Amino acid sequence: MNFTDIEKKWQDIWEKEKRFEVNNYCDGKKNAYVLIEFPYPSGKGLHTGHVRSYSAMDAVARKKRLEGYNVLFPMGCDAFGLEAERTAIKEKKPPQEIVSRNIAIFKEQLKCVGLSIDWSRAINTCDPEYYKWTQWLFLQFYKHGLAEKRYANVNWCPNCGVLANEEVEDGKCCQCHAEVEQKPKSQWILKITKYAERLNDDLDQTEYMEHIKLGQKHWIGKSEGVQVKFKLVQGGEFEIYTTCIETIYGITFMVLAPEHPLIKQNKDKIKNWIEVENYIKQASKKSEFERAELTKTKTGCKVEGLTCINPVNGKEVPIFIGDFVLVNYGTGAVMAVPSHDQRDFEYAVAHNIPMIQVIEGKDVSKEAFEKKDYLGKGCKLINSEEFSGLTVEEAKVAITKKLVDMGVAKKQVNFRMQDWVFSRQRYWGEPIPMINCPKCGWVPVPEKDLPVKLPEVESYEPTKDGESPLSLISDWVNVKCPCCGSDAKRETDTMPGWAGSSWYFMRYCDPHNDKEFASYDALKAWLPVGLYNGGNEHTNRHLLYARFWNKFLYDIGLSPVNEPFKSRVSQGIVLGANGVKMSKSLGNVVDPRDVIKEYGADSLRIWESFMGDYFSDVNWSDEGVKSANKFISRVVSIKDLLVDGDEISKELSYILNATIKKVSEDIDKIKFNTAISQLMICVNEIYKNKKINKAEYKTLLTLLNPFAPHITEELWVECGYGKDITNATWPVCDESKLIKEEVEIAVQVNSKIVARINIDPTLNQEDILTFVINNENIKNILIEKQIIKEIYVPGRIVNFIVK
RNA sequence: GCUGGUGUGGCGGAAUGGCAGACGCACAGGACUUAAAAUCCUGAGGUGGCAACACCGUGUGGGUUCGACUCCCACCACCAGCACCA
Repeated sequence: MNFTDIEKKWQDIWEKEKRFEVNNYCDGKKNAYVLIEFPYPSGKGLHTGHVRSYSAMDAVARKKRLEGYNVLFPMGCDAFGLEAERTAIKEKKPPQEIVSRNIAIFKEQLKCVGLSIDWSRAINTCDPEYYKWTQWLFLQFYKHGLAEKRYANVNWCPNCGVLANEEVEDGKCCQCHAEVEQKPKSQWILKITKYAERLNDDLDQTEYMEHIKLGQKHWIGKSEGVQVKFKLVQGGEFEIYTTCIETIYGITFMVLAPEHPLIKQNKDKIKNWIEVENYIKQASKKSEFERAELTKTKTGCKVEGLTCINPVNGKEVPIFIGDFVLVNYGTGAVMAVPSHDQRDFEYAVAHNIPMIQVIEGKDVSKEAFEKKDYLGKGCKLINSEEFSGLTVEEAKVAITKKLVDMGVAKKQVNFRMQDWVFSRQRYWGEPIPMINCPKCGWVPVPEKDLPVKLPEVESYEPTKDGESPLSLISDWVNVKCPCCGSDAKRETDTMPGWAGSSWYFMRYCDPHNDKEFASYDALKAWLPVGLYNGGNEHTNRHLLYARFWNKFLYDIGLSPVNEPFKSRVSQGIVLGANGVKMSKSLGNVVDPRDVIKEYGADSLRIWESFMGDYFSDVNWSDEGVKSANKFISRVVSIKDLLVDGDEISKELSYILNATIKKVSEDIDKIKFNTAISQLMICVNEIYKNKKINKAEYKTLLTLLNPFAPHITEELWVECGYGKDITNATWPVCDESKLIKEEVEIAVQVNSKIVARINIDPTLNQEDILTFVINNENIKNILIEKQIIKEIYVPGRIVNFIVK
């Protein structure tokens, strides 16, 4: 029988027997939840990169099962989103149809890999049975005051309407190339910033990979600083936020965001209002891209007629507006200290503003002496009245105290993260279940009326007026108010692509529940997810959103855990053979089905495990699959060396136990490449030994099963170990078999290798050193030399430092 | 610019501060074969040498250490992400 038949045979058996379907509780077994991000069913289909991470997590799941766990390893589809909508527009077919077509391809691709997925729990975010609960969850946010309508900017193309960020290229519409501007629009937002502190601090309760924690922290952007009130000479006041209060004596100007309310309020006092107004207009036209443009010079405009007083020394300071100050971060106003902030420095040079150095330690005539360079170095203040001479760290405390005592400042924690704009003016998303009544205002759709289903429409294209295509379906839009029965209108915005994926891992726990989004008991059985694997591109936002939803649900008593994921890892990207990302247009996409047809799923899986470090990017190579195929053939051919025996023999006990240890540890650490390498070493040793007994082969097959599930199960049955491999148990390493009677160590003199000799590693250090010194060779080398130090690294090296 | 990451043979890549290059690919030689493929065995970082061996080798330059791919400082190159964050 060839591998195609074998793999098909076992995949059919697994499906028929429902081998990988799990119950939430299984007597005598502990639960384990292994999760991998569900795919977005794009028209591209899956490529070998997906297979690498899926089969990696499959290996983890399979090993856990063999270790006796009740394992949940689910899969689904994240089906709402822009790409399906675009394809729908292009092909003039409903997105539902596009998505089902793509899902069918995905399923076929996934199935032939032989993953141990519980397909009975499969979910699909665009299924009304699923998004009913996404809508229900939105209503919970609303009812707890965490969802509200607020104005937020959208990318606005005069021809095409509202655009997603990715539809804007170089500040222009990617379709019609018109200039894109920012336009405020009333939208639903979720108040994720209410959770900023906990989303930051609770990372300590998780075991995410360090760079992922850092990514989260940077995105949340917690900073501790001081908020200070500045009085206008002309009457009124405003606040600034700073993390560098120690530089307050260095202030030579202030910069307000162009949109700052103070500017309009003082219109009559501003002498150059025309100039100011023009600047504000220009700033509002700037696209996201232009505002983020890095090389551009800092623009701004002096506000003539407005000045303020620096509260520490009573000095009068000029006021500017500049579009690099953002109205929605901090207080929308900053103090500018050109000597100690490079951005302020450049601004000061451009506008001919004086500078005052207040921290000594660097020449500030060419560039600023910034906090990253002066913090923690013991630098002292100058030009700062009574604070001169203090270190920066002392001054931070002292100046803050003075300002707080004066009643003009308070300590303030700020977050870079902003509230989550949750509205999209698009068709292909979950309708936001709200109704706008002229009498009652915004009223949630009663829970009994959920789901609010997407109506069928003729056209999916965004409208020219910036409203969702749903707004054109009048018999869908017009409803009676659930409160008062008056004529009212549905919200026509839909949710963003992130919505469905923010809680899908919970639905897997209880996927068919029609009373709740998931029962508390089911969630308690599985959460937190033990291992969560996903792409680097999702380690910031998706992970944050999912944590946010869970925390909210935890607070209202619907989730049993404060943190939903115990650990999070992200795999490297499998690049095409040419070293660039696989993409259809470059023609370097490898379809797993093609590889499987030629070499088999087991070979593909082994190769993808072996090709390199799981967390690093790797280039695809066809040659490599061949080598994996060869390795599998070698494992099969071992059958010819089989002899009787129920116990591990003396000849193979070292290598088998070493392999058990290495493979077990490496799977736990997701170091699959070295696990496979160890299995190869083991197989090589078996060939050298020229025989293997049944117990030994059984051990080898068990260790290989997570990586090559089909062939190992086939051999398992063929060798009479049982009717299938579910009766296998993961072997345990006998550490006592790893102790060797003799090992070769290197002997060094002054850290240079002079000899290699065999020693008994069980001896203590003293005996080993004596043994080495008394060796004839070593004696000759050391003759007439004075040993001043002896170093022994167990089992590796002896080093004599001599004079 | 900021953030995160990477840099080791011809190639993919291994190495709790302890014999750099495990394992594999490609390559060479041998066995089997009429022959080829497949398979099995053997070899190999570079330079020099018949050889024993010597010297040089983990992006560059310093440092710590008996000992550095590994730790510290400075720099260079490449990849990915980004929201000018006060």
